[in-house]
Amino acid sequence: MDKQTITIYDVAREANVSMATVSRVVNGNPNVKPATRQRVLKVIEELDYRPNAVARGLASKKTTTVGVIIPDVTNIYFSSLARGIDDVATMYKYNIILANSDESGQKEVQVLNNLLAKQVDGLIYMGHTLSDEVRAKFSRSKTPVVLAGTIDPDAQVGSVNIDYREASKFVVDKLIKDGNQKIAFISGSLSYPINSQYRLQGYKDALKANQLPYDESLVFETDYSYKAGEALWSQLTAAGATAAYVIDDELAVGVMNGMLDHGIKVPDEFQLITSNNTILTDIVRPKMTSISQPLYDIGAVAMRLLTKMMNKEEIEEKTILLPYDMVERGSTKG
Amino acid sequence: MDKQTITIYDVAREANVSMATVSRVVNGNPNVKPATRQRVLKVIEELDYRPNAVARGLASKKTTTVGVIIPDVTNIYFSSLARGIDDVATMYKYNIILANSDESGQKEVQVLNNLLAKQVDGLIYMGHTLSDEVRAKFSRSKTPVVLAGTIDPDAQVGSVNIDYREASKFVVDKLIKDGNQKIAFISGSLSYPINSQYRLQGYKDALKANQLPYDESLVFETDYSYKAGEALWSQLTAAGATAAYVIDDELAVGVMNGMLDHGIKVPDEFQLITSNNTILTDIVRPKMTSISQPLYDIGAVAMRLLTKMMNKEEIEEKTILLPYDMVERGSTKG
DNA sequence: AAGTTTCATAAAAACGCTTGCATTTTTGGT
DNA sequence: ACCAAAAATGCAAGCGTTTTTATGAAACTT
Repeated sequence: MDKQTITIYDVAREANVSMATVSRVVNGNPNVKPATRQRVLKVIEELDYRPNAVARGLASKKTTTVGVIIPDVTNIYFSSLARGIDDVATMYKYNIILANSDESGQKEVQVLNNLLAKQVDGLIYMGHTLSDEVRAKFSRSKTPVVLAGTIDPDAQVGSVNIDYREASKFVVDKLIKDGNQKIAFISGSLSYPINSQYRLQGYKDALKANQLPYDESLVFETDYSYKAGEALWSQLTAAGATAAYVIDDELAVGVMNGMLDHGIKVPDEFQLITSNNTILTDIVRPKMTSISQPLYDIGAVAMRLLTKMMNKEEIEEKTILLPYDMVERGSTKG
Repeated sequence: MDKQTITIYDVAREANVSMATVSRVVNGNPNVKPATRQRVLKVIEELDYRPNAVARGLASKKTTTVGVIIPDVTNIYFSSLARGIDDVATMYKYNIILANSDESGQKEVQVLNNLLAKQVDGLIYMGHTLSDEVRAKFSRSKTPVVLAGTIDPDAQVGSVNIDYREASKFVVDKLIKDGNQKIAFISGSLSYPINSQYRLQGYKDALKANQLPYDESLVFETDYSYKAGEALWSQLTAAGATAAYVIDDELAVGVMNGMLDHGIKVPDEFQLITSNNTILTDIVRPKMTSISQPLYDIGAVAMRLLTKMMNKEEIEEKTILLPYDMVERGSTKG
């Protein structure tokens, strides 16, 4: 049907110029006489020439492709970030290679090697934690890296987040102001710094600010799943908790439904604030009060930061904190 | 820190062999004396050599990368497919370039050109419809294409789906058997063949099989959003519908919540079956009865089919239908 | 022992483009 | 008109692989 391989050489021949000139017009180099440019463009059109990005990448050492490491695309939190990333990438003429890591260190390393072999111009990493091995690879490689929605305690690479500690303090504070004394902290693994060093600290900050004791039996470490949340109701009631701050929406829905299914009224007998303001918060009844994180923007800003790095522009601040907010819905009162 | 660029040539020099031999060991070509292979592998290890995939791509005309066109990653339906795609891709050593299209014809064409320029070895397309322009590009290009969860009436390229018509008939039939006479069909745009030619037909099939009249005022064409569903309650009650078959989960949740918020009891006064069995169906109260599509598998099988095509293997059947099922939950009775 | 095969390896030509440098053409000042 | 400076273009050397072809060495044949 078509033999396809129209090369820059074919265009050059037809247009009676050298490959170099064709290359210049394709790349928008201004040093081409307008008349010549027209002629070349016409031939390109006629021949339906499309530059081979692989050859271009080899010659220029730029692939206009960035690698994106994501724990799981089906997770709304991360896919929202990914959407922001892709939109900005497209805006700046980059493509993204998306790779699921399942948060597995081994898979991450493998994926990373792969991405570097493909000569991506930059990397965006998402995950709850950053293993030492991955971190080491990052600092050893000269490929720019930005973390999106992910904390690097060392702040070696770029990152975009909200102030998790402050946000946590803020919502727990609200729960206290609303009259709760025993507030559960429900999170994923506390081995993730983002949970233990930021959110849990924020929780403690709020307790302290209100002269409430920190009670370890109110801290629940589980995994980010609906089922896990659903199962928590008995422990919560046993601990005497009248409210909870949950750090993942799916988990939060599980907790809430678990309570409701066992006759505990929300928000009358139990109040709850979650963290990501995904569509889930709006879909359940009662609707859930949540911290609202600018997920799309975190992704978008991360990608924007990365473009600057890839472009070797001056970066004023590579650790970016975006503003957050809280939206009150039916799972809290007042 | 590191000058990074260890090339095959460096390895060859250190190991005292030619580049060709290094290439052979890297690519697992058997024509290498074991002793030589060991020596080369050792040097590769020492130098931490990593083959440059771009150069490899240029020389071999294979990029081990496939393009994936997706309407929107944040949509659980599509991200589930994408997850299946990526897992199988990884299994076969491919990477995926993920590009959001927003179902916009213009964006799709642009993305497609981009992907082809990047010399992807294959393409997976997802979307509700296939524009003529895109279809034309597919058939003109020699790059293999598979549609995932997407219908091509011409069946020119590979595709993986469930039998939407049959599934629709099946659930509407159940609704009728449960005593409903006036069943609404709530879908996205009927300009999409998947809706008009398959699901709506299945709906009609069921009516006919049960000697019920087809009433156009029970067909609701809207967009796939929660809000759109929420707004539908008044029209539904006005039309006298006592049940609905909804073709998107988010839309269905909207419909159900809209009903509930206006005092209509589900399932007592209104029953509802949705189509994708995503987590939403399990999270709402009452839980929603749904067709269960093997979303992950559709993506996985699509990718597997694509690997065969890229490998020029014999394909027995390129239009694949996967089995579906129905899971009964609280939004229907009995 | 000479002639065939096979194996293992090397040499070098692609692959399709970018880019620094050299060269030619155009422009503008006088 | 003439020359220097500026603009436009061409040349050719990469970029880091794969792959074809050629060659040398080892292993059989008879």
